[in-house]
Amino acid sequence: MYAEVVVNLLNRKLDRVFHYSIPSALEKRLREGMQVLVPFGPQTVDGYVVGLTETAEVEKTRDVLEIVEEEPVFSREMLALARWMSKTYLCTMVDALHVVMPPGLKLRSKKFLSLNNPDADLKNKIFAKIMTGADTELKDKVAAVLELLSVRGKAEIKSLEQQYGKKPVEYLARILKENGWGEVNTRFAAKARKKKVKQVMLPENERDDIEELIHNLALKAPKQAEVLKILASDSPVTLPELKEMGCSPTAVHALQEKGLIKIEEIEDIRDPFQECRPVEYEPPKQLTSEQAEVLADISCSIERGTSDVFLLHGATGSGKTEVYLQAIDKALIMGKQAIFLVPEIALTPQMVQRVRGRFGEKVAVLHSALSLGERFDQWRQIKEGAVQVVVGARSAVFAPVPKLGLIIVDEEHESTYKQEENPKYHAREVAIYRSRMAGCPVILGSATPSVESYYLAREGKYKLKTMPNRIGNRPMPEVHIVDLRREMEQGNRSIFSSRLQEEIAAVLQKKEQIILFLNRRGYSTFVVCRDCGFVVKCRYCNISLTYHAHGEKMICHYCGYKAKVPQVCPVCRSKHIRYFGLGTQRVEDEIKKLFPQARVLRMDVDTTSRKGAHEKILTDFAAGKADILIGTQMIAKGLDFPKVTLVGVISADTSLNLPDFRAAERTFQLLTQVAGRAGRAGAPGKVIVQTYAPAHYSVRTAQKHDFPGFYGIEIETRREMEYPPFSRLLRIVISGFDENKVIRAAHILAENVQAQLRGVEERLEQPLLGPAPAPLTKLRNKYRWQLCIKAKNRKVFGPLVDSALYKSGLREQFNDLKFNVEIDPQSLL
DNA sequence: AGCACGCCGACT
DNA sequence: GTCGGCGTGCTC
Ligand SMILES: [Zn+2]
Ligand SMILES: [Zn+2]
Repeated sequence: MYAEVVVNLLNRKLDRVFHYSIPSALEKRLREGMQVLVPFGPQTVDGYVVGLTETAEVEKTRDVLEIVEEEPVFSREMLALARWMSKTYLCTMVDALHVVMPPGLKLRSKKFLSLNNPDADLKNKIFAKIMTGADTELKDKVAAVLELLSVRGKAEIKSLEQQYGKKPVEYLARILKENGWGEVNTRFAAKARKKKVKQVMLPENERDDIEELIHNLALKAPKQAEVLKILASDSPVTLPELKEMGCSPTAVHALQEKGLIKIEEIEDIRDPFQECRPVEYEPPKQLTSEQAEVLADISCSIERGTSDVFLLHGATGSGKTEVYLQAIDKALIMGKQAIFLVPEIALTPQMVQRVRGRFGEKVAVLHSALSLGERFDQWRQIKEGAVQVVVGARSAVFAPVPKLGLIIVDEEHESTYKQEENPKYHAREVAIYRSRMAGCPVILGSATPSVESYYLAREGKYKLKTMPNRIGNRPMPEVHIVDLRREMEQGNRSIFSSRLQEEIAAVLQKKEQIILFLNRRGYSTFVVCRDCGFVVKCRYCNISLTYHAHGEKMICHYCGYKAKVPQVCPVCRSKHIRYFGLGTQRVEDEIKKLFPQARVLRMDVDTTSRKGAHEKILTDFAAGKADILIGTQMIAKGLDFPKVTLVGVISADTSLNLPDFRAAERTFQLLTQVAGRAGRAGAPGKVIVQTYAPAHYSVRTAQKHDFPGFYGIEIETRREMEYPPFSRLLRIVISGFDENKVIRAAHILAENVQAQLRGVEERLEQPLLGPAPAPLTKLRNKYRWQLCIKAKNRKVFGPLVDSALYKSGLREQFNDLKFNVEIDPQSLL
């Protein structure tokens, strides 16, 4: 028998299986999914058993050295999932395996240098040898390393190098190895470990005469008697618990010495909810007929175990959550588990509350704030079936539930479901893959479905369920559009229209709250005519050209098309055609000028970089510690703010004109979400959207809460421009310190890709965009260029990258550049 | 990736 | 002549 092993080294050339023979001692124990140590060239490395076969494809094989843990780190299903991910998302098998494994079990190696013999004799011999060679400066340092080593016998090479520098350590290591005086050993360790606790109990045979024992001890050793008394009524008890009850460790120890108590070490499962328990039970709600109808279909799929994908399009407040919760309940009744994905746990505390309120102790929440140990324990609890509902952000899609009965992807349109690092998976796709493997349905829920999902639903690939009515028929908030071109005409140069200023003043007067939105950071600027709203776009890519102050130029970040900023607007001949860019700081400054008495909170990348900063800002605002909250999209998903009666969107244009093919979609989503923030139960809120493009379909349809209307127009632009869902995209970002090199590599790569594309069937009209400077042209001192490839089917991307980038020798030729290959990029920003 | 091997310049 | 620079090539 041979073991097929994937080694834990991150290199494309090593991304394949290696065959190892299995020594007889391991033959019975070795299984697929285990972590092993294997010899690899001159070193020992850790790896994963991905298969057991009768034949090896190579002549010579070496033995598996060691099994790291008897418990496999992935099941056959998860292995298949990893294989699928590495193929689909163009990542290495190790990268894919690492996300399906228990967190924290990835081994890290440490190298130690040791002397074979700690006596002075050997030390002197080595010292003499050092003195014969090397220059004096080096000699002193090597001698210092030797001195330390002779005292400790063994030391970690990394820390030695940190203290003395690389050279002397390497030098000494070589001398020791060459003469057999010492050696280098590698040790492997995982970051996460089981937490242990000592448990104290009475031996079985002691129960009967415990009273007598206590009585006998009471005089001479009252403390010990006390311990026994506690144990007599409640055994076993953990050592920390005993201490808390006032028992001294010496008393416990003495009892153990006498053999009157037993102490065992058991695992102490870390409990992240310790602080916030219990949650009040929230009983199921009566469903509306709309909800009941949807639930009936989903329940049917759960019962029959069919892997249907439901796209649940429900307006804000239409009661999607209750449908989710009752569907989960169905799965639990079937003896199965459910996975519930949310975009970001930190921003959806009320959703987590509701799930826990319904299912209580059966819920595990995978929070990014969990410690590694907590996550490790949660993972194993889930694996053992001790937990029935798993709530978490994208990585929770890998929760190893034993019997998957349902997956919910809430706010399925959110781009946070796409991981930006390897493996660059989309949690929605992984969810669907898992549902097929397990035979269970998936619910994709959103008030503003992604164009891709909605398209697939219309094509009949997903089951479309619509819940257009809000519970209790609450009216949708009124959305007012303010035409910024008119403001310009009327001589208002402030970033706030007179309408918005009036409304802000009125709300402040009433002591209610205001949220002002600005999308993203204003790093991307575009050129707009202040009189007619015309925005300069690329004629090839249909995205806004990005303004560069450098030489009054505009550039398309998809294809590289360049143009000069026009002197007059090509549509209305106005001279007021200028770039536009806006940051939250600027909004705050203007607010302070206009309303000096208002208390303002700002929430953006700058103010939320510290951990837990968002939560603080949001809770402060909810507690009424400020009148106005200024922020980016982040707030849109956040908590409910009942006192907010006015929401202002400073400029829909910053979102609308992001140089990205999803700009219109993102804008529609943003405006809809924002509208959902305004007003609660009693008072319907007001939403004011300022824009230079009041007639744009994203703005118009969002105002009327008309998703189908938006979709109908958007899908046609996508079709025309061959953007998803009519194509799949692949983006390659090339970055490096040498700009010329980056540009050269980008152009060669583009040529190679072009050549490869000629062989692709079902070619699109314009399958290659670029090379062009990336929207963030220089990031951390590295120059960035990108190209974007479109194809009907993403299967072509794997072989294409393989030929154009690797087999062509380009990757080797430019080995100091970074080539970031991203399939299905969520945006090309 | 990480380690060995190997082939050249600048020191004893 | 030796030391040590890092280009090249391989790992079941
Ligand atoms: Zn104009
Ligand atoms: Zn273009």
